[in-house]
Amino acid sequence: MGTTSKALSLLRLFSGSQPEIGLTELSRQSGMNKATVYRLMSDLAEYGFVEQVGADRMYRIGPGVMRLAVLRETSVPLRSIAKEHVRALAEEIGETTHVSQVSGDELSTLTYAYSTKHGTRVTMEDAERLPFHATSSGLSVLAYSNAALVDSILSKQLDKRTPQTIVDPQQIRDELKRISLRGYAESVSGFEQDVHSVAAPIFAGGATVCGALAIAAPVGRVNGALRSRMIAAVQDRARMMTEMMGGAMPVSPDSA
Amino acid sequence: MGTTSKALSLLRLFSGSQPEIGLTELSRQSGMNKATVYRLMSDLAEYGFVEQVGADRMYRIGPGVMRLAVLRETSVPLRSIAKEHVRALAEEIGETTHVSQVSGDELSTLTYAYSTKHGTRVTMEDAERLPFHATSSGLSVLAYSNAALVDSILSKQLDKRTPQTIVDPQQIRDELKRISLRGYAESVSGFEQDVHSVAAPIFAGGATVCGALAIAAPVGRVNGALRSRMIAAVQDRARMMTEMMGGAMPVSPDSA
DNA sequence: CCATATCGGTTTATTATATGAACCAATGGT
DNA sequence: ACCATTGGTTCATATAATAAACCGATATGG
Repeated sequence: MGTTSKALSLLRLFSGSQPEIGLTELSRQSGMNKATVYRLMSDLAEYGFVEQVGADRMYRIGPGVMRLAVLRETSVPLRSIAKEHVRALAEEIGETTHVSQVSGDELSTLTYAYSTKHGTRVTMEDAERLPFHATSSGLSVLAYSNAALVDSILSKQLDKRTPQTIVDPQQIRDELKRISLRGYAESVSGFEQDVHSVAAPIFAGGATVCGALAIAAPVGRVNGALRSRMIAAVQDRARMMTEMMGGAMPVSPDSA
Repeated sequence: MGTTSKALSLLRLFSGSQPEIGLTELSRQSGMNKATVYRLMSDLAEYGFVEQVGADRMYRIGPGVMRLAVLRETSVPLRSIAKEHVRALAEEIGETTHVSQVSGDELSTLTYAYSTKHGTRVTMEDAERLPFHATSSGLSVLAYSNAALVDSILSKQLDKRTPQTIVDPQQIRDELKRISLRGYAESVSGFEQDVHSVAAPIFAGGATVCGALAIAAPVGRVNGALRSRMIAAVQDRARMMTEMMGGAMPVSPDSA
């Protein structure tokens, strides 16, 4: 593994539930030597990718990434487009909505919105990494991804998040076929217990999937009528977002 | 120079005016060997920090930075706070406003807003790097930065952007004193010809400067009355932003 | 239409750089 | 007062980065 990869992999350890990490902890979680981690983090800090904060010198993501993020958004404004639609869709349906983004073999939450219509709702975590096989977002993305990514994801051991999570590769492949035919994915308690979600893919230039739009509701609230509305709305909105991204649905939907 | 630093320095080459760069061009601009750049960019691409696009395989900032940016914003929501205030302030004053952010020894534009009140206005570039010595934002930040940063910035050769740009280190140090006493910085045609700007610092936790709020107007429009309003408003808003950031003005304003 | 320049990418011997065990000093809990 | 843990540092060793030359493809221009 190259030195650069090691440095970048350290950034992967930061998450919404773990936004600040100490040197020793980074060393532990990465499996790298403490001295190595120290030097790599120093390099990252020099460029503003991380910063040290507080008396205990914990590391957290630094201001430098914001400049790059602004730059990214000017060429690929997925997040700003997502923010609008996610808000409107949450109000329209009265349930939690979110947009996630593909980055290599990772899928992470970009933005989300809650509805105040009900007292209970599905809650989200910032910048959470979503498993492809266990979420409707992940499945909808996979259904329109190239074979290399699908193989890569399905060749690893798939985490059985709940008793309902489908972990059999062949079963998932069959499901991907169905998803690409009907245009949306669905997951009932596959990721979190009692969460029913539907999702549709979003495409960017060159007809490549760049993410997914999803609606997530408590299982008990999803009756036939709501389910129909969710499916129609999520597909409609995703189509609008694709348009705004200057993207297009691939002509041959499967394995683009 | 370490390998990690080399990789990260490549990301610095991307900017609003140069959002996509080819392999050879990266090699040229960085002064590094083409093979080295290739490997480094491959590493960066693997982690989603850059991606290759189009038939000519140009590189641009990738989706991976967005996840980190979302994470950063949850702990330090400078950009989301800035967006609100920048909008309101632009309407209140009727001129262009922007917030920039400190990252190490760099200052870059985070967000900005235009006013439609006048036909002419100061225009901004996304994620632009601002020189500390030639902008009101930079000076206001420097006035509240630690001596190490000030020395580091002023020890380099200062670019004379316009005939009005002040490049004498001692003259700048004197100005920084004045700025920290009165609480705002001012620049008339120091960065761009015909641009008159005022700026005030924004502080985060621990009374450290994290950026600056600025108003920029065409020189000809800034009469005594407007200037007074700009100065009062920019300080007032910056104070509000500091509060929302959970920050505070340092007790001893100079060289914190 | 051929010659040439430039592009992204690859190879391989050489060399510079990253590594990690051991070691500090400081802090905090028992 | 002690032990455990923290962030940080050192330096001989070993591994990983480097750069010149090369390749095939595409574009340019006389």
